[in-house]
Amino acid sequence: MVEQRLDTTFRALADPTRRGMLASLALGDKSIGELGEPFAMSFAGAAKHVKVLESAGLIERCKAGRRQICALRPEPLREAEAWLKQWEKFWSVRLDRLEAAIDRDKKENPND
Amino acid sequence: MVEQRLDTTFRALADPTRRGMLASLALGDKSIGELGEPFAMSFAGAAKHVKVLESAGLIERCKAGRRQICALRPEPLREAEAWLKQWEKFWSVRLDRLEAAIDRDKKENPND
DNA sequence: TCGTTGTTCAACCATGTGGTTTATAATGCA
DNA sequence: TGCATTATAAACCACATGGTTGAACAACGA
Repeated sequence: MVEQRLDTTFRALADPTRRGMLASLALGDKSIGELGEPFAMSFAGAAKHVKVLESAGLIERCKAGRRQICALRPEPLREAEAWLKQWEKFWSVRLDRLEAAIDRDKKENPND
Repeated sequence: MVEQRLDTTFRALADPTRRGMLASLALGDKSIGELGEPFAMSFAGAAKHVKVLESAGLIERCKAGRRQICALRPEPLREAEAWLKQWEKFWSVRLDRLEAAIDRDKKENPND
């Protein structure tokens, strides 16, 4: 179900290392070693993060010789964004109220 | 930093119980008991989820007599959505291809 | 005042997470 | 062939998470 995909997607995104890896992949496909290199952690540690991203469907891997090339698969991000879009009306209502309050304030105190 | 807020926001959203609680709050403010009631878990369990949502800044609580009324605070959702919007170009490339294919199909079969 | 209700807190448990190290494979190259 | 590179897997550690129970506290109503 989509609900379960949201679980794993949000879970995968809840870590700055993994978000960094996604950003890195946005610039081009990379191997696990290249993905982990900026993060001052062991190769095995980086590989675990890659595995989380992969099982969340956010990346796919294909073998190229002895390397594993990872590529971005943004579809789950899209689902997550669609879910978040649900809430847009809530923050826009607040913004409207805020603007109304500011307008009211201006009318009452025009020289502030 | 915003990065840390993303951590806690995505972490809070990575659980169906908590997403359900947010959806419930979208319909109106609720007490902890009311929030937890649909989820077949102990009150203390529900209160833990509420605490996670609160420390992620997604809800705020105020005392009303002996009850704790929780209200939605959607701002962190907005930040999360803004982060996800970054990636739109990646899936829109794919969508463009899909739309082009559909257009092509319509031209060839105009009476579908 | 007393009981009921809503909540908080601490302790506990099983499991998951983020990280390590180490060993073991698989591949490419001199 | 032998060695360096890249990845995988397993074992381990400290800590967080999701859940429980039970005790205590605060506030409302009879």
